[in-house]
Amino acid sequence: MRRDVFQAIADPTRRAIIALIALQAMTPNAIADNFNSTRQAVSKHLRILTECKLVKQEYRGREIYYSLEIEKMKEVDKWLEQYRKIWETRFDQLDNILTKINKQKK
Amino acid sequence: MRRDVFQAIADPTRRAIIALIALQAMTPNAIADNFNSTRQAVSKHLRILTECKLVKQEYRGREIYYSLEIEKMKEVDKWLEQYRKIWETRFDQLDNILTKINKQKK
DNA sequence: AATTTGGGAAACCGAATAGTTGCATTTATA
DNA sequence: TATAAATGCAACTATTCGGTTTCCCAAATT
Repeated sequence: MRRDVFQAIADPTRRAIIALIALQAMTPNAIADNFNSTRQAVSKHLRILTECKLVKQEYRGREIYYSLEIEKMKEVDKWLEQYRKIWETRFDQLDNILTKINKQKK
Repeated sequence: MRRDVFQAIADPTRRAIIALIALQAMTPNAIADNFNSTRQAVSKHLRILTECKLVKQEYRGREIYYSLEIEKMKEVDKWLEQYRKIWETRFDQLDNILTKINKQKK
């Protein structure tokens, strides 16, 4: 089964879960309270997030606290890096053109 | 049908297509040459990428040149922004701790 | 000890996904 | 003008996905 960060963040519910637990660790029940779907559905999402290492668990008694594994998010950032280079270059080019136009006006 | 950037980049083939056409515009046939699947399969991916505005088309005779709509990629960057803040903060905190330790040594 | 609570796992279901083959359409070429 | 090439679209298929319901187990509470 393919299980990478990109597939994990494709689902809007999972992105919402990520946003929730980014601030503080939460139990599945607490997370599920924020959604209309069942706890089991949330549990499934958590499993997917755990499998691709986007989330880590901390056992405390019978409760499990889930929190974001921020390091894994950098993978998306790393992938984006190559495209960021492109749009920055293009912005620079546009900037150069605008500078030239301004100089001509003066 | 849900059709956003996150769903678009979830598929590895689509990410490969994006990487290909980021450098220069390409026709479906030329793109398909780089994959094992059929031209039609690639065409479907291109349709999805077009629908979510990640890709733009340029008609030239009977050929269609596809190229990356780099602006749309910024949406992912924007989403990532909030998490970048988190990992930069954590890095700063770690940095502060290391600085303190170094000062204590001296 | 009996009951409640927190959470995972399995079985099932409908919809979406990614691929295929086949066909239609438009443009270029012989 | 007949044919080849470039492409999109539709129908079909197997698999995955996201959700539900049901059930089980371990930890807490009474």
